[in-house]
Amino acid sequence: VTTSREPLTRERALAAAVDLADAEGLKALTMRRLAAALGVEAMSLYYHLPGKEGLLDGLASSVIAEMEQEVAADDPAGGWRPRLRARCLAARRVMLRHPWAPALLGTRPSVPPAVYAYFDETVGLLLAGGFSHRLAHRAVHALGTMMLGFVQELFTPASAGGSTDVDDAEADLAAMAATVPHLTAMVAAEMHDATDPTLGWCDSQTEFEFTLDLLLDGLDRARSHV
Amino acid sequence: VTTSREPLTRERALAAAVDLADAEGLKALTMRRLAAALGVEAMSLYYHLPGKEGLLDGLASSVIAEMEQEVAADDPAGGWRPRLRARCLAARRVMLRHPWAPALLGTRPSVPPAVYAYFDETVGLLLAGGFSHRLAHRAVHALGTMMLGFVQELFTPASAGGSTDVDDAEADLAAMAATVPHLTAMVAAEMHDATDPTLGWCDSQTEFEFTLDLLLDGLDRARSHV
DNA sequence: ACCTGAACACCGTTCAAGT
DNA sequence: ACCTGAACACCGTTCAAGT
Repeated sequence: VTTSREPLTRERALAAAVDLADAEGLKALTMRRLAAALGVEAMSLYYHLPGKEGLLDGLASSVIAEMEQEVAADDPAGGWRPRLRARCLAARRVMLRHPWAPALLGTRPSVPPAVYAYFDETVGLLLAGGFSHRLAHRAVHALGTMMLGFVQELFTPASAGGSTDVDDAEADLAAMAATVPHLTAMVAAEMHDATDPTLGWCDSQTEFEFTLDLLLDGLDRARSHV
Repeated sequence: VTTSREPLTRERALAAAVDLADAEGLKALTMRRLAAALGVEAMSLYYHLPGKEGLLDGLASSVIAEMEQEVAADDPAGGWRPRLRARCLAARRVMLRHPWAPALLGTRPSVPPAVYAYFDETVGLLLAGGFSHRLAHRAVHALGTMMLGFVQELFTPASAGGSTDVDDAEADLAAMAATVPHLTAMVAAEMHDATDPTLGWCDSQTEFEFTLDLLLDGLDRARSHV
């Protein structure tokens, strides 16, 4: 399909993977078929990508990158609300271009780093708009599906750091602070306020009920045609 | 794992499939491994189930059936709101028991019939609570993720009837009216009101923005600590 | 009626080998 | 440095064959 003149690169492989998934769905994206589309043998892919899982991780990152671009292309002035709204609508446009993306993002075993960056910007937006760390946290959960089209617990203890050592954990946190400052501050604030640390800082049951009541409140109001 | 005395049945196979997915995830659920867990050869499964896709369809229906059961076990009095709330929380409990369920339901090529029944009850609940067909429709979209844990367009023209013939379509509608009366009435009302029929009766962009604004309204209110 | 064995096309992946 | 061929374990599925 593509000219086989220029040498294979990770970027060319990922772009072809996006095209293949767009055209024939995630199930059709196999190492062998992707290689064929690139005019190359299946085993050549392993030189540029760490196996199938690595390919899927790269694909997930590509989608987030495209979303980031789409968001930047339409970032209105006027405070947190129109900006957040535009952000969600931009994300949706990308998801409609790549219908396989929600399923892919939702089933990746570890959260692609690009997702953290995306949420960090979102949290920054909310904080600048006067949200507390607590409410920003809840907002991210409530809008999670609207923003990424999938449901998943972010920041499970396993996926956040991966290290049991306290020093390593602090090193991880320091590294996080550099790349995703708003997210780090939010995590720190929420951990500090946690009443029952055994539940983890991200008590998803509470978040679920918060979002649920937000929706029920809104529907109730709409029912009484306000 | 199970005693291989009693003969294999569709029900035993599906129950074993749920157990396997719970224990080792959806990826581990292969025809060969499921057969082994049942003390049988892989090909025996084909006598009771129409292939892998049929197995996954059955698995999806099992989850909905379990949700239906969980909902029935905790159906409080007091009007649409507490009942709908309990419904969503019950669904969540089932999803937490079967973490693979959202991904499965979200990627099934056609909507399992049990899902229609589930939504029909929900719509009945809303109508009895004084919701218009239009608002009930929007409520189902807004709460879709809370109820089933996945995002998907229901009722695409292809999945709804499958027949292009007008007579067949009307026959399908009549059959639907018998099993899912509230849903049928809602579809009929929405189709009648549709301003631009080319968009389909289910204009998901409108639904998306409705839900988004519901959430943004709620967050804005929470921000001003009401 | 219910189950099986052998066979086929396809998959991800390893490894030694090519240039 | 970059790519390949042969091989391995695994997958869904068919079909003729067993009981």
